[in-house]
Amino acid sequence: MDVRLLRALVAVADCGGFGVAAGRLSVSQPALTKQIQALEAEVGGALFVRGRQGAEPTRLGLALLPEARELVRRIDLLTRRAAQFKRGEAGSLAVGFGLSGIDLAPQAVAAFRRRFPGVGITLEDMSSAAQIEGVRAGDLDVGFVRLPAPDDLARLVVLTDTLAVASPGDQEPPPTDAVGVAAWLRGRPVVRLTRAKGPGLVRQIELFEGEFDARPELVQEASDLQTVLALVAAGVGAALVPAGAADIAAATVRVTPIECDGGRARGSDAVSWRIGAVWDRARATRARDNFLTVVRELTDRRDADISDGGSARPPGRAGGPDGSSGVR
Amino acid sequence: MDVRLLRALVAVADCGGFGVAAGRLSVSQPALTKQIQALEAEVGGALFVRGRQGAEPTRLGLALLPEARELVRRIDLLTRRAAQFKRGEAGSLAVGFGLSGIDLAPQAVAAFRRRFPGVGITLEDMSSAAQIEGVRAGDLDVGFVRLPAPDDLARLVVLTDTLAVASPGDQEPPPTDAVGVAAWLRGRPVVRLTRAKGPGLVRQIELFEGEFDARPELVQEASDLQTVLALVAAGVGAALVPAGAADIAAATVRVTPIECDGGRARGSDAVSWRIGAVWDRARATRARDNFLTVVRELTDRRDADISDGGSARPPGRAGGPDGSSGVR
DNA sequence: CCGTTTCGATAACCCGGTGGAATGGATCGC
DNA sequence: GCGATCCATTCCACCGGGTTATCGAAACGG
Repeated sequence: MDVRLLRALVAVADCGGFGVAAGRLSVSQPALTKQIQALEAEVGGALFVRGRQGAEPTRLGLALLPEARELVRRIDLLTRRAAQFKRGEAGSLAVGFGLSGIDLAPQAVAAFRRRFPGVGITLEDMSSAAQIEGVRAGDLDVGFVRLPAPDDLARLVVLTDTLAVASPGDQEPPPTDAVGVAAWLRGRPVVRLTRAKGPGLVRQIELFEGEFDARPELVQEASDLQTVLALVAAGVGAALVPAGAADIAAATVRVTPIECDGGRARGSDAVSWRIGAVWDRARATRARDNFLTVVRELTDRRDADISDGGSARPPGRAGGPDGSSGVR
Repeated sequence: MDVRLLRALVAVADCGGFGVAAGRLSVSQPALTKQIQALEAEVGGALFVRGRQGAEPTRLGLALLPEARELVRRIDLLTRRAAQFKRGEAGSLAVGFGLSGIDLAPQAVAAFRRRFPGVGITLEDMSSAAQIEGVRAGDLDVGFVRLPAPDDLARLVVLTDTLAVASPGDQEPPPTDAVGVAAWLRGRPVVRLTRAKGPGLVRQIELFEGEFDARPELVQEASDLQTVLALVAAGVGAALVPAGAADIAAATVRVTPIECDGGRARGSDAVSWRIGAVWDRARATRARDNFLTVVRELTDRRDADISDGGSARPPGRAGGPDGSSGVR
């Protein structure tokens, strides 16, 4: 039982004759004759009565037609779907993000969904290490991780993230330069993410604190960034968070990015770090390529916006010219 | 999009590896590899991750699997159905019958349905001429008609039908010999089928009346045999009907076959005629062959019964040794 | 009544796809 | 480190299917 034969059956039935049907199928008439004959041999009876005016289906042919049509329809559907997969317009995409991609990943996903509504996309919150693991295992198509990433994964630098001070909005704002922030923090109660949840961020904070000799008093740990910010809002203490946290912070929390001066200042590595999208180049997927294109456009557009703002600062999300995203 | 590739997808997914899947599909492993590669080229992405322990589907593969399974299942179903068609175990059969097959056709259909429950069978009541037309046009697979039939149709003599007298059961029974019946009918009120409905039967009746000089008084015509018998029951008059009408007559109607003595008596052509199953040998159908086989067995069995009864009379339905089906 | 036309069927041929055997290459277990 | 066990690659032979050319039959039209 070959689908080609079913197509022949449907075509001849629809066109009412072998000649036109052959044209519709883009084959020669003898070929079509042979196809119908083959099908007739398979069912053991005539499918059409060949008359002067073309051919019309016998009862046997009529009995097979509905199922044949249905099958052909489904095959065509699946073929189209395969083509969509190939063009990246269908399928599924698993994107990981963590504290690093906390504001960009959802934007990218939203933009991607608008452009490719056929692709089911899942967004998973996980640490950079877990994302790299996931990308390697094939569970994730793309991850947004703190760079550097392992060399075996392809990467695209998406933005430069910086540390920021989260402090209650009703208090005096902290300084914006690294040295000032360190001094401001010294002895001050702070809240922090657990190392288990954000190993990269914790390491970054420790790096900053070591480099600038800030020695805050750690009064509370929390297992996610939202909670950290909530604790800050509650006045438990300040916190060092990624600047992107401004997007998810309550209005009563001030998020003040620390100036890093484009990485030229002393210890700027301790203040800012680069975030990249990573993926396994061995697992090529058009849907993923499309997603990466969207991400690229998104970062390019943002960079252009920043340039339009007149500031010469390098790509990064760190707010407007005043360097502070302030209280929202 | 080829079903063969979908089969490969399903097989590899089910077997968890190329080697065993190739065995299940009865192809070599390289062939299967190429099939999967072809499918992967079509969807533009890997369908399986080939590991040390066989292969397991990627998300893309998993996305395609359900539809692939469904399609393969339907194809197999249709293939099996085609095989059933070929064996005559599925399909549809249109059987025509008229006054001639009034008792045999339903029996044959019932027996056939028992043997081949997969075949949808339709039984249509129509005149011999209409049946021959239908068989020629392909609307009917088999017809039960009064012989002779046109030479271009195949035929199988099924039984010999005879004229019978239908008379009210509460009256004196008519004679059973042709001459006696003719005398009995002379001047007697009779009911008859319209010529339009049963042209063959009417011709037969006229032949009988002419041959034996019966000149009954036609008091009423009716458009079907049931009505004729009902009118007889109501005492409107007698009627000449096929002997098979005994099977459909009410208990208050006596149906007395006219003796024909195996066709040796004078004018036996006027009393009895042969009924045959006819079909178009150009339209071969296994279902029809099966039906004809059932019909043949049925007639053989009935003939054997009659022989067992000790009578040497030729094949025919005409009752037992007493030659009368009498009042039921 | 005979050509003409228009169907589908048949015959002969040819190409490309498809499968098979042998081999290679990678990875894991002992 | 060697063998075992997967899958991938290569090469080749075959056949299934398509095409072109032609035929046969049936319905017109002149």
